[in-house]
Amino acid sequence: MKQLTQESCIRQKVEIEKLRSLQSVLHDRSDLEHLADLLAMAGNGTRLKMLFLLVQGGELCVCDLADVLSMTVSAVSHQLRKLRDRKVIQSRRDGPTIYYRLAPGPFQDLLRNLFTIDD
Amino acid sequence: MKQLTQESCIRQKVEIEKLRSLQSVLHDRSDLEHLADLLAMAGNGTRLKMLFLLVQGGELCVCDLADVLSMTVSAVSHQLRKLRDRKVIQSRRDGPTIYYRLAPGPFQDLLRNLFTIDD
DNA sequence: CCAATATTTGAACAATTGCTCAAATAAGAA
DNA sequence: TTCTTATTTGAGCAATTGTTCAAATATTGG
Repeated sequence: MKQLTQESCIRQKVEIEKLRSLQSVLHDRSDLEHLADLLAMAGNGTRLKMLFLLVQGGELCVCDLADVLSMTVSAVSHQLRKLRDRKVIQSRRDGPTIYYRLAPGPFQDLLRNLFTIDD
Repeated sequence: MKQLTQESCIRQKVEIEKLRSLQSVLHDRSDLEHLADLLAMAGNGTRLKMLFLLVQGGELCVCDLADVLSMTVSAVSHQLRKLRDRKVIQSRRDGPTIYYRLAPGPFQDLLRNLFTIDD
């Protein structure tokens, strides 16, 4: 693992030890990048609204979302793809229509909390 | 409030009512944009690591973060500014050194949960 | 005052993002 | 099969983002 090489400011020996320790725990959390990627999905107005609508509406098709959000079907579909790729949502086909819903899991729970407990 | 004008697909009357209702609850949640903006702060690898380090380290100065993350002091400072602007973090000056810490509030709680309960 | 340290700032730039538009794909009905 | 509806896809493009670099600011000590 990468050592503390830079010395951006002057420090006491004790503090350097603390930083080494921090660097170690950070290194053990390689999942943080993935977590950030997931959070970024909710960190966009359009997508957060989509997720909110899926929480409220249960199951919605692309054109439902497009109409409620006053957006292009294409724009919505592009965003749905990102959510689908990261398994944040799931889909079900009914004839020509594809219904989207939140995928079960910890991220869904987080979203529900966000929307109910409020910021 | 904006009515459901677009008709991106063919629907039953009942479904249209459901969508109008959804549009109404969405309209009542104008805070979603702000929430998305906050989540976007955590939705970036560098910033999420910074926040993680502040959770673990308590109080850290710019150069601490820069060294642990192996980043430029300037790059770290730019990111800290975004977090500061949104009141996600607070600062305290000690001589020439400025120490940063998480700001108390629901977002801090969310972060702590994220880091402990995991993905 | 001047010099050193810690941090911020603004311009610049490449990389990424979110949307539009047109074309492609998929399914059902005639 | 062809036509219509629902959705996806890829190229293109403007807007935003994250970083670097150099200069500015702030604080302390001599």
